[in-house]
Amino acid sequence: MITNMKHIKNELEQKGIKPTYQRLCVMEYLHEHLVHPTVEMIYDELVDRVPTMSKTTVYNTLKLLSGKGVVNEITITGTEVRYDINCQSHHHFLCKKCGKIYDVDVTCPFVNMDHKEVSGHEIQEIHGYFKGVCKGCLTS
Amino acid sequence: MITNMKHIKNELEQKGIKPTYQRLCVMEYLHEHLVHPTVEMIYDELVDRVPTMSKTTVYNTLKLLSGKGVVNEITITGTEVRYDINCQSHHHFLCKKCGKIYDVDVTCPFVNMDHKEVSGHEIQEIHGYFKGVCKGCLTS
DNA sequence: TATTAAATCTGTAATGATTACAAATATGAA
DNA sequence: TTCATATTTGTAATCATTACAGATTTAATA
Repeated sequence: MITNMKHIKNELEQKGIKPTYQRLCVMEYLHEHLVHPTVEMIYDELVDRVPTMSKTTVYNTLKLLSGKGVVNEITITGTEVRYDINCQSHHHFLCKKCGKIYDVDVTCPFVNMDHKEVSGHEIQEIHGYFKGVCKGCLTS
Repeated sequence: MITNMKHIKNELEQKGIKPTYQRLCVMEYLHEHLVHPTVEMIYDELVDRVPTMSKTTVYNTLKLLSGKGVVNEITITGTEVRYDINCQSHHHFLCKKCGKIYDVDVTCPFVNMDHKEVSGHEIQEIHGYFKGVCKGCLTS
């Protein structure tokens, strides 16, 4: 595992975020679980390691991190927010059968485009995703 | 207004959906309000015209319609689902300040691409959207 | 080290969107 | 008309998220 606590601590400090233990734990979890987890998933595992962990803290931390651009909120499913620490522009695939979200490596021109506006609106984030049936569900 | 009840009735019948009065009302509302309304917005106006209208019926109808591909669910905000009857492939822009969702006419290559799979996953829907600050909020 | 203010964390209660469910109503065929 | 089925309705439950206030930790300062 490349990402250790030291790295993560630096990562947060560079973004002007005080690296508390709880925040480091959430960050570490996200680095180790790139499957776009829910708050529930994050909390469930962290509370085992850190029994004092509160779900509200997970919510607060994720809101802080996404506000600072350290993590991305994925709102594909419509029922709950998923989180992704991979902040390089990339797209997602949501399987309608199993609910898994995959990273998809499709390069779309406007992801890397220079003009940061469309129809006069200032673009800050670009999102793209597919829905369908994933490889695994197709063959089973 | 081009879309009248007759047209909508045909539209539903062609898709194999029984054109009940409530369903026609929801469809008519969506045709007349292309601002990507919430269930709340739809219900609030319909219940004025049709006092017996139930919010559950609005939910049921929208679920039926989106299942049949007649309307699109927009899950950009993460807090509530918005509905769009414009089923031509197009993208959206969500303003982080005012919350409005705009249609955006950006043609992205993979929207019209032929191959209906990516990494072995079968693609059924393609979604793209931007987040930022809209024209109106920029100037005010 | 002691003091103190500010930031963070925690647990519980509230909110709000959505769904489950069962009774009421409408529809359509026999 | 009768009966089965589909649809609608209202209420209650669920589930993710937020509000909030008290407890704890942190960091600076004397």
